[in-house]
Amino acid sequence: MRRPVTMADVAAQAGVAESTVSHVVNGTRPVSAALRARVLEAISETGYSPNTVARSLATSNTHLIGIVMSALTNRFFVPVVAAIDSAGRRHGYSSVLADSRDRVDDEADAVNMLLSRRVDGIVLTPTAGDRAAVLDKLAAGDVPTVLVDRFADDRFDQVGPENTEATAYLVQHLATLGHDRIAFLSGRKGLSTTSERATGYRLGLERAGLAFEQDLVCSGKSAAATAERSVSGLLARRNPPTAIVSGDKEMTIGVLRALQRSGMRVPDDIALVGYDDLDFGDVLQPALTVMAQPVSEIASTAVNLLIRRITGKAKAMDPQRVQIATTFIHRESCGCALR
Amino acid sequence: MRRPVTMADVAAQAGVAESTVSHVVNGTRPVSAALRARVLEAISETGYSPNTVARSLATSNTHLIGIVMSALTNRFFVPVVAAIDSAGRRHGYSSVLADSRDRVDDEADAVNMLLSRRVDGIVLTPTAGDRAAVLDKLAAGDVPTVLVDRFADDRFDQVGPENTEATAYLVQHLATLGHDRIAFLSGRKGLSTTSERATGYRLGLERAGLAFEQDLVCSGKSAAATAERSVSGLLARRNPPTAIVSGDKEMTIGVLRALQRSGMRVPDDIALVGYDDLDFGDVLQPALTVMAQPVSEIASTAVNLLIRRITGKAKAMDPQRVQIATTFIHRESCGCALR
DNA sequence: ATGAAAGCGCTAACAT
DNA sequence: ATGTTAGCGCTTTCAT
Repeated sequence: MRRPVTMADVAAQAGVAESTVSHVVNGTRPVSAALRARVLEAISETGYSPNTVARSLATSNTHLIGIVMSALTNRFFVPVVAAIDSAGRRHGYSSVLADSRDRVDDEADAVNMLLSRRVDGIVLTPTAGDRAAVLDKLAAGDVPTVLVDRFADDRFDQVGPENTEATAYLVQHLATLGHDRIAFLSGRKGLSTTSERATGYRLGLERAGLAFEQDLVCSGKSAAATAERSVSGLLARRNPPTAIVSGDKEMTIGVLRALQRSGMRVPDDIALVGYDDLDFGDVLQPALTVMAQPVSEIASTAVNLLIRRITGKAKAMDPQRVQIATTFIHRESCGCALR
Repeated sequence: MRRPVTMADVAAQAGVAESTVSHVVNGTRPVSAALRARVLEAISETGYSPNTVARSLATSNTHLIGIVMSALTNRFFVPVVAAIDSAGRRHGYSSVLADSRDRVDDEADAVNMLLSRRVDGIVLTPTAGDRAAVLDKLAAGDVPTVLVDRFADDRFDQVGPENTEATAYLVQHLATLGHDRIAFLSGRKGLSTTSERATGYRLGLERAGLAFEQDLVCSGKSAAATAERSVSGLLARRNPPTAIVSGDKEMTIGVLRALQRSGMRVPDDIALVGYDDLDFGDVLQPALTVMAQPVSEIASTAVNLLIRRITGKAKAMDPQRVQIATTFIHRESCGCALR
């Protein structure tokens, strides 16, 4: 375990002061060409690699952005990581990951870990539970934080998809095709995405002149298995719906399974549209008509906002609430081709 | 920007030495019940949060594991993160990500960044290019590193899926059904997964008593679009294959698209099996018969191996090469139901 | 059982 | 333009 090369080693080798080495490494003050050359040579001779930990301790910034969300299930996880990496190529940021597993206590642990690691900023997707404690702590501290996907607290910058109009549009689309028994598969309680999409469903019905019927709404809890069960129940009723609007992609999978098991054909027997695009929604038979959210755009918007806060360019700015528009992808499962 | 609470603050508040605070926080030496109580009280009164950066500088370990792979495309990214997080709950590790974008120069940057951040270990999926320089540097240094997915260098611990027998099995399965013109869609050049699966293809043919024909092999470069084009070309030939073995899931998507465009039905007109399961391979019509690799198991095996190296429990151990068995998922696209 | 003090490798005043 | 030096907040020997 040979001792790593330090800045002092480089300074000695080049015959200059440690601070001179620091300044050529960081470009923080003018250094004569002669010395700079000696230093650079010493650096490459010794194979010196700056110790970021020491630098962080001295400067009290880590250039680390913490990500708190469920790694396994949150669709923003990968794009957020990619956005930070991309920003990192410009500003030197990297990401530290802390899995919240979508549970309040794990979320709290995650945040504490990141705070302890002195990250410069945090990107967080709030869990559904009562996470007031975590958010309070974050709001009271001075680590810039941006909330992604779910709108939960106006003390923070928040970026998410537009839900209400998007869902209303799906409903109206089905209504235009003559459907009057349109079911809605709702997500997990306590998430803004869930409530906003539910609102959109009612709004769409209203605009289409259709009455809201409670028994056409069922909860899939944002999970494929639950959705499958709910929809099976729905189909078994005396008066089943003629169309379904699924609240997110996990649940859409569940719907598909339920439909296949019951032998119903989409869109012939029942129409299906959903919020969220599947990775390969086009190879399904029929191809799915969906409202797609631009995950990458949401992620990079959030990260850019965060970095502006971190670098102080947006110090005094009020917390932002940004909704990103979705895209309607018109394929076959709505049944339009049949008309 | 109030100054964060330090250990010195806690010590002052509790009226003890800083070292005492340190020892109660870390449990590194006995402290009398009386003092411990005072310290604990001071900690909660002040809201003290240990500064991991300072601790890292003092102990020269960061409890950080670096991940180098393409965040966007590598299927091990998420399970590796999850595995590290899970290990973290036991040993305090977190992950820092460095996106290689599957390109040699970005990979080198990524590794340097992680080294500079003094991560305790690295999980890396080697790119296809000539990355000898990076691996040499890693092998020469003393940061434990484990390679995942692709076997590229025996100086490191390596964990990946079993490719050869798995692919041979797929071929044999098709041969059993009477196919004698079985095409193979191969992945990107320069990856061990690609060459091993190609070997498996030939092995399968051989075992089935079928001759190898060069023009039944085409490259999809591990990408859906390329695969789609290749397969379209394949189908346009005077003597098209009666079955296709796809080398990975991206390419399987491409195959599906090509088949749909050409109006061919699976498995009636052509059989299709693939290496890798799709997330929702069961809702496709027909459901896909595939060889699935246990990504989570591979990821956690790699991480556990790495942590054992880091903690020194495997100091003297020779580099390990671990192949994890795949699982055959028998669904409909192979055409068995037809027989 | 507790405290004092010397680093860990860097940055950033403060000299000159 | 360059060097000297005092921290950054912790851990860990060495005393007591």
